Amino acid sequence: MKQEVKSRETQELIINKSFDLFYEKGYNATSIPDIMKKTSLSKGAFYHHFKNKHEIGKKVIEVIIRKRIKEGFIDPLSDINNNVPELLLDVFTNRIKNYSEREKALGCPANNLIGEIGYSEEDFRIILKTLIEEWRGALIKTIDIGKDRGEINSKVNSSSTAISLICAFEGVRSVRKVYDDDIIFNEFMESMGNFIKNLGIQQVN
Amino acid sequence: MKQEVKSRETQELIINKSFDLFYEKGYNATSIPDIMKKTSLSKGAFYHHFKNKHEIGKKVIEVIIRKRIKEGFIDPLSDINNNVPELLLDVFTNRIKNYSEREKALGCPANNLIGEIGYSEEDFRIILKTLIEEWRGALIKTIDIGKDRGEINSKVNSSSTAISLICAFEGVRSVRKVYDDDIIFNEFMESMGNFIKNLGIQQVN
DNA sequence: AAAAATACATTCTAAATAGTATGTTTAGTT
DNA sequence: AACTAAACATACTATTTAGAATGTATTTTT
Repeated sequence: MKQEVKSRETQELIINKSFDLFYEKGYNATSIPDIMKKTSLSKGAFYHHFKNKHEIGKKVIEVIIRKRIKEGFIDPLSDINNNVPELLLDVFTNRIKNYSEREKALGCPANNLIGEIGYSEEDFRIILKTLIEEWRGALIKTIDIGKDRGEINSKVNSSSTAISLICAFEGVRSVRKVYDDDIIFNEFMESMGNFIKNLGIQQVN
Repeated sequence: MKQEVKSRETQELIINKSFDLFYEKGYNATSIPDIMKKTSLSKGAFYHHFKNKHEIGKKVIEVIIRKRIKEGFIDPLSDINNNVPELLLDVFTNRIKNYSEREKALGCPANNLIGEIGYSEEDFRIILKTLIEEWRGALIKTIDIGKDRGEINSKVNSSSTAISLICAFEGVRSVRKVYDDDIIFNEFMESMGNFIKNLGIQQVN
């Protein structure tokens, strides 16, 4: 019973340190010795708990990155006391202001992985797709609630709007990485703010 | 005189093959032997013309990626016979349809690099920033022309709109990578199409 | 208390990789 | 024709890396 706890703790340690390094240096640039140096454990410990680097890559996405998306972007949508455009505005623009310098400089972990692995690691791609689909589903639900309440124009396509919000957000976090200041975020927020506000008023078809 | 030509041709060959591999497998996952296998030349040839991998990374961005952005996204903006919203619509949505399967699956080379290198390779970051700034500048010019002509609402902030267009576009090319179909593009185009059309009509402030 | 399983640490191997050093051929120069 | 320098090729070194094999301490089970 005590061994089980120890084992899980070690696994979590390895997963967390892996995430940190993947986030900072990228997946390919991170070696297993790199990871184990951060845990202060030996390589034997790694290969005891995991088959190879690919397996921990999957775990990092499934556990850490999924949790981040859920807590950062899906759960906040449940605050349905708020008016829906306000809610979207908060999640997709205001929240950016609260990012740490590190998060601003390093961008979105999920998006970084997408950029890096491309077509090569099919397993990763599929897990990442699932995450995005979960996120998109939650957004569609929220936008639909907004339509029901009359806060969002009924002509708005919930699905395509959801995707656009996700894409724009991932895009700005990516572009921000090449800048060393916040101009990009501020400019983006202004324009995206208008986009979101326009969801409530008359649209062109 | 003939040697100079040969030398330049070889360098271009190495740069082109490097780009192909960086695009397909990523920068870190591509080794110099990988590159030289594609050129059918030896490793000696590589180190004769370039100092190291970092140097060819820079060259690929400065030459190939810059050219792609210029030809694909900046030059088309000069077609100012067109109405500006139409022009933007064409560059940012219609063009996506013409991408090859390979380009759809592999995403935007510049954005992939941004995702991969992050904070680590400062040199790359600075060059990429310059490219984005050139792109942004061209877009701002175009939007301003649209305003002068009354095709774009004068309340629109050219700079923030330019950034948003770039971000949204980079975002969708990134997100598309985790999907294996065109749904994402089609949905995105609908929503982004509305965003662009709305630049011409009444805005909320 | 003995045996077995678990959680690691240590050591080793084999491959991949960056980079160098030293030929050799070819083109231009004197 | 003799020389020089550029454009490579070949061969080598040194390092990093994944991963396996083996050893050992600590629990858990019997």
